[in-house]
Amino acid sequence: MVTQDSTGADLERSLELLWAGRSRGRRGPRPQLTVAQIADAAVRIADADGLAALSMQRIAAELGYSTMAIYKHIPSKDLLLEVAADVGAGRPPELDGDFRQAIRAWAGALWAGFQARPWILRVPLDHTPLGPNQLAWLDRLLRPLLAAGLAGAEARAAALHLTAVVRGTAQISLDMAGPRSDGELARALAGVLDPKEYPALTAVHEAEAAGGPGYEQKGLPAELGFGVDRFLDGLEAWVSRTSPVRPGRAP
Amino acid sequence: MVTQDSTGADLERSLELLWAGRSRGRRGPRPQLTVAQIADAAVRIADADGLAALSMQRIAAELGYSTMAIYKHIPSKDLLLEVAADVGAGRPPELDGDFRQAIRAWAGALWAGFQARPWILRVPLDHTPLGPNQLAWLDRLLRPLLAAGLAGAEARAAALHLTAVVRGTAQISLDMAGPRSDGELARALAGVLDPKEYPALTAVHEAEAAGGPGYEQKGLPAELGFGVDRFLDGLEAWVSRTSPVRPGRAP
DNA sequence: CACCCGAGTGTATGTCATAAACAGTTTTAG
DNA sequence: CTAAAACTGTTTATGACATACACTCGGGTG
Repeated sequence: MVTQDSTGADLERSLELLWAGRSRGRRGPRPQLTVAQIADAAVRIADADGLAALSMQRIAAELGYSTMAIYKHIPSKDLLLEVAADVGAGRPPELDGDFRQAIRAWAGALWAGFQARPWILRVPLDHTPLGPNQLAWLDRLLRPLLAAGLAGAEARAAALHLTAVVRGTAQISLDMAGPRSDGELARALAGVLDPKEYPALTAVHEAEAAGGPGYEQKGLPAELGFGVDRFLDGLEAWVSRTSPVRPGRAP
Repeated sequence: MVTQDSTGADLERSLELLWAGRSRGRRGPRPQLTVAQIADAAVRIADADGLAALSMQRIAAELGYSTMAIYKHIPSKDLLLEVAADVGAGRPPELDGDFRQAIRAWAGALWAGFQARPWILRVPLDHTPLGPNQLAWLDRLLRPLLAAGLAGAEARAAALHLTAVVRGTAQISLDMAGPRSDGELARALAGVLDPKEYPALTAVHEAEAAGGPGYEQKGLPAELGFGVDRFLDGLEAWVSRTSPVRPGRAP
């Protein structure tokens, strides 16, 4: 398995697989296995037992084929993970409401997706996502951004920003909701944290322990909500600063 | 190797290792190997040949010990990766200048760090970082946020947001700078993208191809800069909205 | 001085991704 | 209509890897 530092010249192979319009009219026996079956099995296994349990042998067993049969359909495990991640992402939600509502709904849905399938966060990313589902998520996010009046490059940057925030926050926070409570972590850290060296951290921890205000709100988890809202504030201000004539929704 | 879905009960073990104040006065022979040596070797290997090349055997060989000697100092590869990631992160930069400058400098430094050691992005995160270096980065970021007048929970959320953005953006964009130009990707995608299904994406791609304005600026890469600036706009607006009396820097 | 804890070693096990050689099947070129 | 070519699935094999286990020996502690 490579899983790391791929040269990335296999872009075309990735695309081919992800957009599986199998060219019909091959020669040999008609395949019984399909990429879709394999991907579904992979998702099922990862859902059930986590990414660590996702081996080629396990997939083959799940489907009742020999291990190597998988390789007749997918050239490497890296590619398989890419496909599984795309399938696992599912279709993006329909967004409605105004700019803010739409984007907050998008972020909330993505967050929920990561919560439902945390293994997707472990799939190593070695290029920008290319699968139909992941691109659909991106497209859905770009719509309100463009409609709000952002230029192409700005919308692209904003979309990257939002994707990165949700993904990164999920990566850091997801299992925090696990066994240990947030407080336990704080207590464990308190033992080693030198206030002279980490003054700001100590201050924040103390405030937290004292039960600070806390930023709660509808729809988005607290860790995400504040940041996303500030970002949206900034975006709106930018739009009204650079194009005072608010363009309407596309016809 | 687990590398995935850890139960996370080993929090204390992580802390012990990361903050390596070895308890003196043991019995047997004094250890020759130390955790620091092991971590340094790991970083050296990852720097040279990537995370995929980082095996216990390789580390042992690098240090001239048997493979199993490593396990006398570190209980598992997962923990080793955690330690290596912390060591690899290095010390955060000193920040000066005003709020904006400081935070942009922080983001730029972190970005540069990921560029210098892309393997850190591949180390699976299974809890919030706990090592002295990673916490130092966090502390350095919290300082200007607190100084600007954010409350504890807000500062924490903003810091998480910024960390996530830089990390996530790096993850998606880093190798984009690799072999294929951005344009090649666009061309490859154009072949499969149905404008009916991905209207916004298509529009953005076209604008990009036409050579839109592009958001360039000093210090931060284009992918990051726009988003970070909008976020900072939003933060500043929030601060002046919620506490009109701008608090000065701590004495 | 005897004891034992703990460092470092060698060997062993089970899992994994994947290469290579092979067998049966269907399509197509002659 | 036939034979080769192309393709699917299987079997077997290889080399890496993380890590358990049983050991040897050194040096503080009783």
